[in-house]
Amino acid sequence: MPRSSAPDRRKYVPPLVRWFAQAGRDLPWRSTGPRDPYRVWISEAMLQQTRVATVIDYYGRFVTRFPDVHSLAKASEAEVLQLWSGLGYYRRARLLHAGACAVVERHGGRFPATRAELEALPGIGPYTAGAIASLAFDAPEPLVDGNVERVFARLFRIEAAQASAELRRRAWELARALCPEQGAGAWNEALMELGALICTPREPRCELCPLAAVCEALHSGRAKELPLPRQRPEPFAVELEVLCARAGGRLLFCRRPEGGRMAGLWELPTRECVPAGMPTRLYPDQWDARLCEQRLRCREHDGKAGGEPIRVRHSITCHRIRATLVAGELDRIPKGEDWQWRTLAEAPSLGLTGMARKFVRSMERAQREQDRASKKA
DNA sequence: AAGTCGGGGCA
DNA sequence: TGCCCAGACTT
Repeated sequence: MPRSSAPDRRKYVPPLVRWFAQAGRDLPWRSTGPRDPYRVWISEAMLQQTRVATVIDYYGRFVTRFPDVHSLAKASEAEVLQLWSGLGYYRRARLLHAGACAVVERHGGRFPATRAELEALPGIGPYTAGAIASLAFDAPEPLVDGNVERVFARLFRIEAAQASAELRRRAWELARALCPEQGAGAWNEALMELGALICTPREPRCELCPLAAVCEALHSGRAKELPLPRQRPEPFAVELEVLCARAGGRLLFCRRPEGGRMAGLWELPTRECVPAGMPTRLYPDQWDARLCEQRLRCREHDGKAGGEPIRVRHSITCHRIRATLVAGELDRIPKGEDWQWRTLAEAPSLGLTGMARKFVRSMERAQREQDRASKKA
């Protein structure tokens, strides 16, 4: 393995940090003074695999409700999940809550400043530990995320696929070699900002790049080709039926079980339409037993104008889902902590899955259309 | 080392 | 529509 000699920091750090001071975005979790490690942590947890534009509103609501680590530690997991509803990767929210409790218990509510202590906390891995240490404490700790991988793949012409073990390993080596003793936080943030604004996945804006002069991919005409595309498994199709059970203007919701996907979030009762002989994939092929007992009478939900059924398309990691709403009449009302009746307007307070949110929006739209139609008549 | 976990926005 | 994103945890 030919080990390339360590890159010269002075070629990279000053121009990029200067560029960031002038071109960096003004985001809610950025401030000119010393950063609150708690807020750095919240923003970094939300930003895992999630875009800045999506995070901004969630971040504001979250730090308003939980302004410090103590308030978060004292909260119920259900309330944290509710604030997280729609962001996805719900384990992050549980780990965030667990992490807050750990900071209070192990460190008296003050964040540790070393990578080792940070990585020992639930939900904090190598990236987030580097982010908190460098951004909040200005410790000389490197970090590598998807942006940094891409930037380095181009700057140093690494012919490897995004998210591959090869690229990840080399990116961490480079990050350690380039990370300055002073100003590591500014350097790290500038690196990620370059990936977000200039060195973008498609159509990198090399003509605006402060590091164009030292970019090996640009000089060899490979900037657009690197990093190499990652190999992805074929997504498979899933067909679902989702139950619209109404009573007194309310709709039946059920809570997803612990331990699985979207654990603890609320959704409409769902079953998977599975061809005979095929294993079920995302959902059981029957409604919950407590609903089946009631001899459900189902028909296609004709909520939309023209008797059109309400359908929703949804994607979760490697599954392409098509879901159809069916109306069901219940003889009895299920009882228990994981069943709730809500109006459409009240539903979001439960903390819904993404698909349930789509159905709620869809039904609200259908309701408005029907109201307009009946007013006309 | 590979698999798993959501959702939204944009070319 | 396909692709990507301020990752961490489990096996």
